[in-house]
Amino acid sequence: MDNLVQKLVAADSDETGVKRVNDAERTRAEILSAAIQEFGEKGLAGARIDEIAAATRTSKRMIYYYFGSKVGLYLAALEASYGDTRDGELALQLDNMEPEAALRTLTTVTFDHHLQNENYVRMVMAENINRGRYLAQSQHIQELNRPAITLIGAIYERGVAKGVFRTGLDPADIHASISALTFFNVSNRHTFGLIFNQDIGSPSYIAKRRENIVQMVLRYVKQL
Amino acid sequence: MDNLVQKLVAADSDETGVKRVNDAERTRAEILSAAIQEFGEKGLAGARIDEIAAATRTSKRMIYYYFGSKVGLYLAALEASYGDTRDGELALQLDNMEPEAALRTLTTVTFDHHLQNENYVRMVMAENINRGRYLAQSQHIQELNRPAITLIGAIYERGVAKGVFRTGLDPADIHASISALTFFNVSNRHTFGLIFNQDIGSPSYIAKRRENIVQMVLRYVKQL
DNA sequence: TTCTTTTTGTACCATTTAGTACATATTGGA
DNA sequence: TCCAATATGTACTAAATGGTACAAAAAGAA
Repeated sequence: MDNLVQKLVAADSDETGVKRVNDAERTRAEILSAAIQEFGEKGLAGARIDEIAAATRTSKRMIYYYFGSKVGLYLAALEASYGDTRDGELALQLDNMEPEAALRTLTTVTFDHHLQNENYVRMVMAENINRGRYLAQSQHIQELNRPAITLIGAIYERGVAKGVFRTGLDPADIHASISALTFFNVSNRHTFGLIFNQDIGSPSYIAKRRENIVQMVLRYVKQL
Repeated sequence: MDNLVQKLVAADSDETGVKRVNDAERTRAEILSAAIQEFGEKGLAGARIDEIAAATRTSKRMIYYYFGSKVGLYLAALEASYGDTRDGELALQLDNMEPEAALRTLTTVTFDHHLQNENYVRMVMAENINRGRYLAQSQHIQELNRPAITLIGAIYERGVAKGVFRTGLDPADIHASISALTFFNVSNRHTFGLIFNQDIGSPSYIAKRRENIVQMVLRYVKQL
């Protein structure tokens, strides 16, 4: 009964009015988007294929047609959520800034990025629960995040050359700290908020926390 | 068949040889320990009651007898894993130290604690996937972690009084940063290690990372 | 001992859910 | 226009799994 209704609605919202139109790309994309949502919400084990199917205009059959299995879909969703990070434009922008301002901007942008991409954060959490088992099977994951370190490396070198940053630091380590501080702010918001009774979502808390994280990063690298 | 074998083994390993001995406390504890392991490993949805039962000397029936439901057991396991943190002794120790040394020690201890209690870290992750839904139902969770902030607050005040720490900082914020840096180091080790090809578990990486985190915290609070 | 309460074991059930068998429609090329 | 490949829908199955019905043994009180 419900299925029939859904079908009619789908047909109605179709451009052609009645006839079905095959559109593989759109179907794939729609499935992926619903999958990221569901897997991020409940993790691999908790996610339900039927729920994902219900959130799309297509059927469970299509998920298996395009992605083969639940794990296949999970892996695709994982890669897609990593792929959202786009630091190409950012790199250009940072090159024109003083080292300290660049590092501040990078940290701020990373903080906001995590805040605005909760699904990404949650998928990464879910994958760590899986001990990285599935991410390890992905080919092109490594390239997707290496730019982040190159980016920091460039800023850091310029800062050292100008004498404003101290020497002997490891860009990968700076990256780890920025990631930790900004990731945790989203990943652990629920337990943290509960235990310390803070409204982690309020604009004032966010603004304060962001500035404190920036200070922490800057003080760590600056020449005193 | 298997069940029979198990039963015989259990009876054999019994102190009395053949007769069953009732020991509610031990049974409860054994179930809880197995539950923390299983829930930490796979999260609430991924965990299997049958697996937990198999890891104990008792049966699934007992789990339901003592904990009522899967969620009931999860909640008990969650509380138990939070309860492991014991900062009573630590507080005494820190009071006898110079503020800077105390803060260094606190950070180091926290770092090591997370490293050595992966199950705790994973249970907290799992609960954040659940958006803190279950932790919110716990009564005595709030008290369990508030000492952490009191601890930092005391150290910080002493440091400010001595003029070695700068003024205007929020102890809760310092705690958030220490937590973020040390928690992430364990929680995200798998994805992070994969993407940046680091052996996150090697003693050299751990030692380096720990010292860098300490530096980051100290530089944040110190008067320059 | 005898009786009630607490504690434990076994076999089973009802439901959920990943995955599939079977069918049909669309598309683009020969 | 006809055919093969691609794309979609529906109904079903087999297995896994949370939970329970039905018993019965231990413990302690009387």
